[in-house]
Amino acid sequence: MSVLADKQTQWRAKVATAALGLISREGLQGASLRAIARELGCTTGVLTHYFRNKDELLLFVLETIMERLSVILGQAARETEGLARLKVMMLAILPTTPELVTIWRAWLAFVGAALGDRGLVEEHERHYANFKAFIRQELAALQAAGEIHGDLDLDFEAAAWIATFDGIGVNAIAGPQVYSPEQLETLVERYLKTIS
Amino acid sequence: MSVLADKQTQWRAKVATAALGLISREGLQGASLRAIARELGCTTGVLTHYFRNKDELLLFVLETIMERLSVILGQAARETEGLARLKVMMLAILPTTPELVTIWRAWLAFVGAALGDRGLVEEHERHYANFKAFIRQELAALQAAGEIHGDLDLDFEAAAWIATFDGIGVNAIAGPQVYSPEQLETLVERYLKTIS
DNA sequence: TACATATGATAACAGTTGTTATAATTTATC
DNA sequence: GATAAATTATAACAACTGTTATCATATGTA
Repeated sequence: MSVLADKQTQWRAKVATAALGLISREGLQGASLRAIARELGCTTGVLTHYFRNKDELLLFVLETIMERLSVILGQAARETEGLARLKVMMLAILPTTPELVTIWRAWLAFVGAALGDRGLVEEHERHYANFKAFIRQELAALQAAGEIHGDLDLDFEAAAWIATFDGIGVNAIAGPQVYSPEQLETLVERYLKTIS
Repeated sequence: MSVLADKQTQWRAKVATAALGLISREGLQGASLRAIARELGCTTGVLTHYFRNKDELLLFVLETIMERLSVILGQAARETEGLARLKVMMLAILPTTPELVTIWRAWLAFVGAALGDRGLVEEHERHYANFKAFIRQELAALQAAGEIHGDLDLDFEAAAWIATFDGIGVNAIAGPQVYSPEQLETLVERYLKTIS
């Protein structure tokens, strides 16, 4: 028994990081087991030893991504209160830093590949449901405090928040469009005005 | 010489349709040449005869998709005038019909795969530039007519239109979220209010 | 030290891929 | 109807994939 985290846990995290970088740069197409091992500086023996198969490895990468986003989102939520919190949260996880760009690019690869992969679809829907529930909870608090309209359909509004968020994020990543920090803030603030 | 369109043109269109359906259902992963040929009821000989290689075939599918969207967009634009035209155009190409759902799903697969494919990236950027220029032109006309604010940065606004549009579309496709026609209209109208 | 287990590397396997060449068949042209 | 050309089918090729088994080495334990 080790004192700190398992060697297994550490290795799995290192593998996920290497795979994440590779997927972000070259897409899921380029993320073969041999390529991931090369990126990691090891052989495929490591990958097969710490993961059942490739599907489990990829799902673990997706899990890692979403967990990281969740942490960043939680930190941002702790910084502010009220209506401003919705704004800060959205700005916090838009692709404005190298790490977030990497995560968004990989996420886009997963979403695109999910079309033909039932496992990815289920995982995607699970994360979406969590995300939506979190936003919905925020909206409910704001509604109780009278900071947003009282007659809003919160299920719809939570979905609309994510749609707005996805639109900005995907375009900032996939399109040649570059948004300045001020422009991103403008887009988020416009959204907030529509519900307050 | 044939009187109507070349046999080659017709075949290429048929191939693109079959590939589009397959990609929409099973993703780009499932769209091997042999699978496309099976979907088409032919052998791979047809594919290799009318296309240089698979890359050219896929780019042609993407081209077909974007051209179809362009046609639908143009029809919608002809129906109305002024500010309402922006709304009608967006609603016209959101994934509200089976054909548009198919197109959106395939488009999402292409965007996700573009990460590791320089050819797809270039094609994607080209279509994005065309799309943005079209929207920008619409916005300029509205601005000249005084229907939207005069101090808007039209480059930014055209990108924002696409971002809003992509966000709604991607969520309507990739997420488990289902939007009613009324909800879609609400989202689009909210956007319009932010610039008028 | 001796043994056992965990770890990591290597190699072979069957399956699939895009490409290419060749064969069979149809279609057009004289 | 004979000949040439275009079209469609078939097959073989090398490259790559994930999986699995086997090997060597390191690590820990008694």
